[in-house]
Amino acid sequence: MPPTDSIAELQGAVEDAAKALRDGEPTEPAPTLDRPPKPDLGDYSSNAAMLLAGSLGDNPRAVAERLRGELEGRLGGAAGSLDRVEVAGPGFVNLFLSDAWYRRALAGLVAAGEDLGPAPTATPERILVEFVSANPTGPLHVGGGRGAAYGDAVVRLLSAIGHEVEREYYINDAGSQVTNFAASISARMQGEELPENGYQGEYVVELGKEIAAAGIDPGDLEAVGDRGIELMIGQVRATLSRFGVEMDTWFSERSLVERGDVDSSLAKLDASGHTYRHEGALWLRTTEFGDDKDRVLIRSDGEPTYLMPDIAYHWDKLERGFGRLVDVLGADHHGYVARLRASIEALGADPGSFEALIMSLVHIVEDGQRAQMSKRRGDFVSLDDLIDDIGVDAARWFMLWRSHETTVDIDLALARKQASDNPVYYVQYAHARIASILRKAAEEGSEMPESVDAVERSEPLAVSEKALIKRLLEFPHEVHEAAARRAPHRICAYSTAVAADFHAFYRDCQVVGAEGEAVERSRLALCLATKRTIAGALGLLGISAPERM
RNA sequence: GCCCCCGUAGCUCAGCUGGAUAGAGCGUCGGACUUCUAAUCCGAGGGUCGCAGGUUCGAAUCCUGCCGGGGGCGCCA
Repeated sequence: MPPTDSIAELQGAVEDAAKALRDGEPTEPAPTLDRPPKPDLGDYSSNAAMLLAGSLGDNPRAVAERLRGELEGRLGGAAGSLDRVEVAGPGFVNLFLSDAWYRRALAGLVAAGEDLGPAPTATPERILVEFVSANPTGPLHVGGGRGAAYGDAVVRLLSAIGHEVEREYYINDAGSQVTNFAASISARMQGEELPENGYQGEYVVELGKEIAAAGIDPGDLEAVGDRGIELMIGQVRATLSRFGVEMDTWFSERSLVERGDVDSSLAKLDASGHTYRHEGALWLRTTEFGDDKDRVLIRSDGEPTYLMPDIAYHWDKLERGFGRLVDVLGADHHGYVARLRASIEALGADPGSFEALIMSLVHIVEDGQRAQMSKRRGDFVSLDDLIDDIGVDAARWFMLWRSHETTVDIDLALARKQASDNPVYYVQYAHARIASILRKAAEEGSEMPESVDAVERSEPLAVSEKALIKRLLEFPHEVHEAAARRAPHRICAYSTAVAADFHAFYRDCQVVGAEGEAVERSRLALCLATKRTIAGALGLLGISAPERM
């Protein structure tokens, strides 16, 4: 029995009960099945009566009373799921479930094995998530790291609900910043002054040494630039790999230009009639598609703007068969979204297939001061430094535990000093604690309950056992919501809640050596299901679930 | 001026496709280790959900206006 069936049984009963009151017509919107704010208000509660009151022309509490009768018939009696139904507040229908229901739910959880996530979506899509895509002119900094952690988690979430998802990094290896980068390296190699707006970081000096050692002439700017980009991409790749992020594709902007894709996209736009010449430049009439002003595609000096290859790039993504394009962009690029979407529409594609997720800033705080993060000035905190400092798990957690649209501060001193109070350790500790219990059980000769019989245990369940079972049952829904809303931070919150419920259960309930063999077996089963859920949740975040701490 | 994000406990933030007495972590204060990991747990204190209207059985949540903070508004990328 899949773990969600216990919830589906209740949801179905509520919907059927509501339908019965409306001569078989379903309620729109569907009634909720929520966790009430306080435990003494029952295990689950529904707003069905409030939704129905209007169309039935009756007051919500009276409707709730009728629903109560329907629900008792469906879930009570022989079904044995129900202790009682209460009507409370403005007309909430509160379900108080029997121990039998909880035992069945637990049996379902354990029987599901590792597969505790949501059922695959009925409408799977091929999705390309482009993220990080930092200019290859310097090491990855913490802002890029947040994009990496977020984009990677979004991919994991979308995959978890059954989409076919790929990770891609767009390498800006064409255009003026590459020229500037080459000039900066070259200047360092020759001990000259950096060009105006040159890249000032110490890493540029290091790159220069490496490039010189490879026998490249500092005067050959093209060769210097090529090698510099290559070395930087190698570094970025290594950093991401260390961070647990593996891209499926590294897509070169230059390759687009060389293949002629930029020219063909331009021709396509021209043919569509959405372009025009003005003051020597070629413009795209993006205002026809919701942008606030038209945009230049080709400057009056004949050079394409940044937008042009990007249009070609997104067109290429669509041509590769992706039905949905997700771009994870830095906050400084959000003004760019409207014109890109407009451009995609101008090409005749569905603008709804393009989705931009805007990342807010991440600040590294040290000694109460925010570190600067300008690549040009070179005084930024690199992702590597952060990982060295607080580790991959903590770094990923702190980048993910807040909504991506909220600025995040990571106080290094605090993260170092309070490592033991860190929320990520709190969750990991619960996992390790369970592992320890299971080891202990094995030592005592207890068998791992890969399945439990729902009727085996006659002893009542403790309040904290029920709370934990109920929490585990929420997992599929939480994953689904987090994926749909592109909100991995919900998984952080959920993991914390699972850990808290587990710790409470641990406090109240002896597992190994519990009174009664059936009790011990069911509690071991609950530990197993909890361990799998925590590992699954952390896995969605790219965070490890240790066996020992 | 226009666009985007934010404004919720002392601090950092969840909750925002409407539900009951608004939550968590940190910090403060007070308790709990002869028991499967005390990296834990229990308790206390802490709130005009920026302000004002509106929508309705019901608003932190939706709508309008205003105030405050951040970011973006280039023939740069």
